[in-house]
Amino acid sequence: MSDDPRLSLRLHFDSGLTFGRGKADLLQFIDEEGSISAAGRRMKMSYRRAWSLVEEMNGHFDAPLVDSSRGGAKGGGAQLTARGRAVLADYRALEALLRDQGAEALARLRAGQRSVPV
Amino acid sequence: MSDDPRLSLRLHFDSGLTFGRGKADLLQFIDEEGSISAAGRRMKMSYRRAWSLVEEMNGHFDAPLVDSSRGGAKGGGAQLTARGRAVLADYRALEALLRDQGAEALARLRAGQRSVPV
DNA sequence: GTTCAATGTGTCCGAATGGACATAACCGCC
DNA sequence: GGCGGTTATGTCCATTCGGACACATTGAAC
Repeated sequence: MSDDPRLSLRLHFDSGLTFGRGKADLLQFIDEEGSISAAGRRMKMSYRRAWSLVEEMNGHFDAPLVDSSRGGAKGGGAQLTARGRAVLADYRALEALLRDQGAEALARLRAGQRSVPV
Repeated sequence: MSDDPRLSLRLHFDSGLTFGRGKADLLQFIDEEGSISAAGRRMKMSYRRAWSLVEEMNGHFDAPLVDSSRGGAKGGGAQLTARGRAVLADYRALEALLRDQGAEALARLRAGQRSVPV
């Protein structure tokens, strides 16, 4: 997961989808945990909200990013699809691009920014 | 101004400032028009809102991005400070970085995205 | 067939957001 | 001294967003 708490990147697509660190981390946690609710807990987010975000993401693509199933030994679960992993990887790549090649511009942008705004 | 309507970049700083295309365009229009209200009109935004955004930006830095004055022949006006121009330039540079070096990742992210989400 | 943990869904409410108006203050110019 | 266009600021309201609960559904394991 992106480990720079100082900045996050949000992309606004013309489909209406906005994709930022929240959804990216959620996808990653779902991948790691195999569960929407576990991912939500890690993000201190209600299951309701986590599920809504997943639904929103799935609805914006012609193939779902997350596959889920109910019932069974562990109650159910969720996994990233290949598309889901691809989307996550591309977002992380853009984040890294900014962090690395945009480091100077970002440093200048942060310089002189009040920690507690007026 | 950024001319790709399909995507916009929003940065979230830990100061609480969020800076995206709206504020960037606003700064640029103020620079070009010499007036907050003219810039707001160009963005089909009320003066109230344009002014609020300027105030928010100014409050997040230890030096203002926009200088303004009341009264006079033309009623008053506003100009970008050196800091304002620097901030705008750095944001544009990051936008360009994404557009150019992130083109492939962005293209993949857009691929398969429904124009009208479910 | 009961249990269990997770998915799936509905509803309600407070907070935040943004748009719409309204009004005051300013000051060079005529 | 009045005019005009701009900055500056307050208030109100509809919409949106998110958090908090509540509850039904699923299916393997026991």
